[in-house]
Amino acid sequence: MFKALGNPHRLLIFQRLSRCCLPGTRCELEAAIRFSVGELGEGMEIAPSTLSHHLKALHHAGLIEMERQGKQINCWIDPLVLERLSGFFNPQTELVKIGGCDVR
Amino acid sequence: MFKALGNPHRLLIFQRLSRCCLPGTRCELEAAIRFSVGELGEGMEIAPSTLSHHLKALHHAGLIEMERQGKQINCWIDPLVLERLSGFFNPQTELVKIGGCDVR
DNA sequence: TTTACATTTCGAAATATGTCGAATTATCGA
DNA sequence: TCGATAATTCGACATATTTCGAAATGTAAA
Repeated sequence: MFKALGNPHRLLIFQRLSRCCLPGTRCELEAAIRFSVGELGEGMEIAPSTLSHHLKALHHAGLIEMERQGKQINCWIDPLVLERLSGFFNPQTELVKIGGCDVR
Repeated sequence: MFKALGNPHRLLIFQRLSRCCLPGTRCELEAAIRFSVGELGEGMEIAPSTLSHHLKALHHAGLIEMERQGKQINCWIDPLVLERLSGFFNPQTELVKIGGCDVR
């Protein structure tokens, strides 16, 4: 996972998708924001084939989900992935979510 | 930072050093465990020069601290680095430490 | 001061990664 | 069915990374 996040383009894509639990929103899968492949590439000066390659890498690393919706393919992050990653650096920490999300 | 953690050898080194806040311990810099370069390499089948190279990469990425202590060089992780990394994946989460550590 | 130990620096070689363009696949609408 | 749009696969190339051994550096002990 860290290897996949270690590339600047892939990290940017991941960050765009990781705003899945905004304040006042429940941190649940249905609330996860989605972007099509094309939308994710906007503003990044990168060939479509390169973008596709990076998305594949993120998906294979288990960082993002992908699903075809008509002509486009939508991408999102499962909030559990964010929790796992966060927890990796904080094994002795208990999470208390704010902003209307679950408290565990 | 993620690029540095993306290599299996470097991730292992980082994990060995990241047990800095065991249950019942305060999460403070003085409590951070330290290993010499040689100790960190134990069990890893890697040449000393390669180990040194990886340590340098981790240090340059801001992930570990290094300081000479006599013949050896000691390495440790500043707990703030762990908090920053954890927070990266959880911008909407408030941390509550357990096990005798500060509560913020 | 000489020696031993711990670690780093410096090439060099093999392998992996990032990138593109061209060709291909998938879906939708005319 | 045909054309347009969205995205992927493939092959090629330039660049970066990982790794090692040999030589150098820094420190302490004999």
